[in-house]
Amino acid sequence: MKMINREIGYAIKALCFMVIEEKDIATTSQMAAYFKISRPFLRKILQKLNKVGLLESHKGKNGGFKLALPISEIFLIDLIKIFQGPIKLSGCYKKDDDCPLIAECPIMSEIERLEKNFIADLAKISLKTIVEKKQIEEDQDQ
Amino acid sequence: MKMINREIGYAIKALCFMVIEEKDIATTSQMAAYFKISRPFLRKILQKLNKVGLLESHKGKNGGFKLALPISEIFLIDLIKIFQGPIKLSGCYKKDDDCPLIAECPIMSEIERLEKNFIADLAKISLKTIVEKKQIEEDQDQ
DNA sequence: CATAATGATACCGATATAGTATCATTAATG
DNA sequence: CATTAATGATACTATATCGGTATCATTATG
Repeated sequence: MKMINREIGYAIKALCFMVIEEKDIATTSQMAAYFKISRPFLRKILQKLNKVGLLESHKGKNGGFKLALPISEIFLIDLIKIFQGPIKLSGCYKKDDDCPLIAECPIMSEIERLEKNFIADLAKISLKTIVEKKQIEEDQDQ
Repeated sequence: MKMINREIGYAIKALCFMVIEEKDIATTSQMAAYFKISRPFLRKILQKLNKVGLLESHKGKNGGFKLALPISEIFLIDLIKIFQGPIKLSGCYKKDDDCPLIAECPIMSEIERLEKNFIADLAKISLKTIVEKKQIEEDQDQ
């Protein structure tokens, strides 16, 4: 069971790149080369982030992508939703119905409780959290 | 993102059946009919539960399955591990390496912290919890 | 007008999910 | 002791998702 798949992983890397490199605009080629990952695949990911409004895109020569929001407003949970759809830990067998054993399914209500806590925790992590944590670690290294 | 897939869902149903019906031994046919689910598929699931020691099986006429452990010792997290493998919310890009941006990946350390809490919560839910919760709900209905 | 970027889409191979199908084995029982 | 009814083991299949690749269109710079 994975929650952070490759798309999300690459999306995070690209976003971090844009913050830390402090470039006005970054291209797919630059980032794909930097991280040594598939360029067309990254491109598709960035296009998706553009569509949902997390990035701005600029076509033509010298074009590329840049952040459309302050880093404190980009949350990990958003990326998960974008690439994995809504978080549903349970497949749910309530609506499957025809389940005579468990009318008001007790398993699912337990799972859903966990799920809520988990999502609440997840919703606290922004790109800012991530990048700043990195800064702190770098400072400690020196 | 789903954590409870159909195999796990069916496994839970079957286990609950065995507890609540208080039969000495239950057959695949009975349970598949009761829940209106695929018999051969359920069979495969029960065979797996038998192999890992959660069920005892008895071959031949009047054979079937029964619980091999007290219900307080069967945990939801075990079922998840059996059918989904180890829980890994992160795909992890640490060992992917070649990631120049994030050497001691701060995203993953955040995710891993969440992951630990989540698993700890999950580990508390046993078949007993589930079944007893059901009893309580039934009592309230009356 | 050439070049270098994104936009949109269609395709593709590998893996996972949710089964189905068969044959072998085993135990009860009439 | 043969029939029946159960599991054991294993192979096959259809569909969806994941991680890409490939193309062509569009757009902006110089």
